[in-house]
Amino acid sequence: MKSRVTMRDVARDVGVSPMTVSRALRGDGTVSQRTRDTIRAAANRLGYVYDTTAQAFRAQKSGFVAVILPSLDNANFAATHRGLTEVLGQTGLQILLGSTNYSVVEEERIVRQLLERKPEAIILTGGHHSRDTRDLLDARDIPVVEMWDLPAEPIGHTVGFSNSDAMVGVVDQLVASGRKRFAFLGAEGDSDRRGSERCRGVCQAAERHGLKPVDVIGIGPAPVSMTEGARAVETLGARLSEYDALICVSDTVAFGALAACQRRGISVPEHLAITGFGAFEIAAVACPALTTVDVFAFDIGVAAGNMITRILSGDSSGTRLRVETGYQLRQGETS
Amino acid sequence: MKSRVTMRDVARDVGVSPMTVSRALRGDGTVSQRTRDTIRAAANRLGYVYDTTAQAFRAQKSGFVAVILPSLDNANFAATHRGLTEVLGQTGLQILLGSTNYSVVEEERIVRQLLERKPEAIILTGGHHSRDTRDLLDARDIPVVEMWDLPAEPIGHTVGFSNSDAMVGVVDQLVASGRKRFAFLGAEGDSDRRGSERCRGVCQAAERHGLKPVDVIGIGPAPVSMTEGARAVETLGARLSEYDALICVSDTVAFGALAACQRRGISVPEHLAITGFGAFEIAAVACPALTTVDVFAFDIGVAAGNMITRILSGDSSGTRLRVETGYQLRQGETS
DNA sequence: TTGAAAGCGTTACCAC
DNA sequence: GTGGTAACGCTTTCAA
Repeated sequence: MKSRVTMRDVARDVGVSPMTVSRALRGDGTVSQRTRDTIRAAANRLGYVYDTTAQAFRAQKSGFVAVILPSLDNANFAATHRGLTEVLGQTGLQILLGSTNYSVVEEERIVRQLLERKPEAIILTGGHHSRDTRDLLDARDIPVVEMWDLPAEPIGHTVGFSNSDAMVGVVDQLVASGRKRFAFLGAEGDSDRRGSERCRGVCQAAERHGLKPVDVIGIGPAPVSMTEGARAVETLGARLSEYDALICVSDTVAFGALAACQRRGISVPEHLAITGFGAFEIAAVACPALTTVDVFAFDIGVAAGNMITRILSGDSSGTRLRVETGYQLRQGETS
Repeated sequence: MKSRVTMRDVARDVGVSPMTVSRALRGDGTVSQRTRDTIRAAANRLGYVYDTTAQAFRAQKSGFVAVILPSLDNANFAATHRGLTEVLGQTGLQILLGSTNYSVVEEERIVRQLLERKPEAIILTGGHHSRDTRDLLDARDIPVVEMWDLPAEPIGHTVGFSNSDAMVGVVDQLVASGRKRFAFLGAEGDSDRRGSERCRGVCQAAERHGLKPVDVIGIGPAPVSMTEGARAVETLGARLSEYDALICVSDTVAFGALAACQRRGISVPEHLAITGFGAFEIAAVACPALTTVDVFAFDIGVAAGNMITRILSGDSSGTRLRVETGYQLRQGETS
């Protein structure tokens, strides 16, 4: 039963050298058709399974790409992961996945752990990392891609969009429809950096429009989702009437807020506008449909995967690649 | 810059043998405190990174556990994955993730691919696999865990619940509140096996209650979600009045149906009851809250992880383990 | 078209 | 407490 069948066993069985087996199994053209067929048949019969560990060891190429996401309990990041899987799967690269739960400390631990597997490239989320994480990555000469952001000082390559700029359209639309008094609902503190960026974008845009400062409301430690969005509305209670728009860090938060409003009989968008972020499936399905910003989460994964493929196949000529994936306002019925 | 610092380099630097470096770095007690500190310092200074590939090769232990899920774009499976990560991370095992997109053919391809990495255990979703997949796994002597189901003929160990039984409570509750005419909304065909099981459970329970046969409505190829749930209600249109309850294969489908009803002015649960499955976050947050079945997705991951840990540490004595994780009806406002 | 030898970085095993 | 030797399964390189 044990996985003890090696190329040597197959070779012995067929009566050739292990080298020939190696070539035959990888489809090397220099092996005669006859020998190759015999070898393939013997390998199947003996239950031979190729040992990628040995191959990775010998070739000093792991075939891994490390991918680090904040969380998979988030349809946006799950979509990015799907995009990456689709592209990288085609090139025979395997994803080694880590999730940080929005903590740079955890990120460092995971980067350290994944690097021990000698990935051929590493893909991080966001542009903010611990000093040690950066040093760890700088010391290696594998390609690094940061995605979901456009950091001012990227470690290596970049695939993403400006989280602050992406909010401008939301604010513009709210202002154009006569809204004046905004609250921003997002995670407490700074651990969701992309959320903080969105918040910054909202505050600046509001200021440019000459509005009163936006009330920034921390609704819980990252990650925040529907539950926190709903609870925030409950907690605000009567104070909700101070605002005419809730700008939420994500569609899940926005939906939570929307549902809580429905529960309290606050009509959206008549009494209160609500906007989300990320173009989650729920934004389009909810009734009323959420106004949101599509940031093409799946395409970010595809673009990052393609970038890696291109770099590893050698035609990047050492330049720092940068792909802007853009964003697009999706006008819904909640604003 | 290149990752070329090996134990030999560290050894040479310190003036000991590679063997001593190996021992020192792994915290083997037989190395003197002084030597160990010197070695640790030198390793850091030289930027040494442990090579897990080499270790896996030499020890013939990869440190990997293969985990195969239908999809990560599903909060339930994402939660299971999180449970697995939490447990396995503590024991130093790394997850090698594959997603099948609900296809047994794709599953076979992925199993084959992951087995080449010589995982120490493999965790599959569901009890239905291709003949070749079973053979592949039988031929290996690594522990196999099937989760999210209780197959009649498991390959190895099991962590899960009966998808058909879990629906009985839903039907009972609907019947108790006077509902009589049911439609089941799920994926077309048989690729979502757990969905098909739920459907079977519903049909049987309805029959036991002496009701008319349940209308089984395929709303699209798996995976189905909010969009398909909403579209199904649109498509049914006037025919919707033939039913007094929509039993949905998941909460996402149920929410889509609910939202579409709200859009069409069909009041839930007055005109129509709707039930979901899985206790997704949205079930509790939505207004009205969805009646659903909690199947403890996170706990399934934890239980499977613990099972693997136990088996790999040797105290399972060759028996076939089986853990029932149960389910619980969560009465909402939609039924 | 096929084969022999060497070695990738680590550690089990046995000496000392 | 420490070191030497061999080996894990494969492929690069060179030779036939």
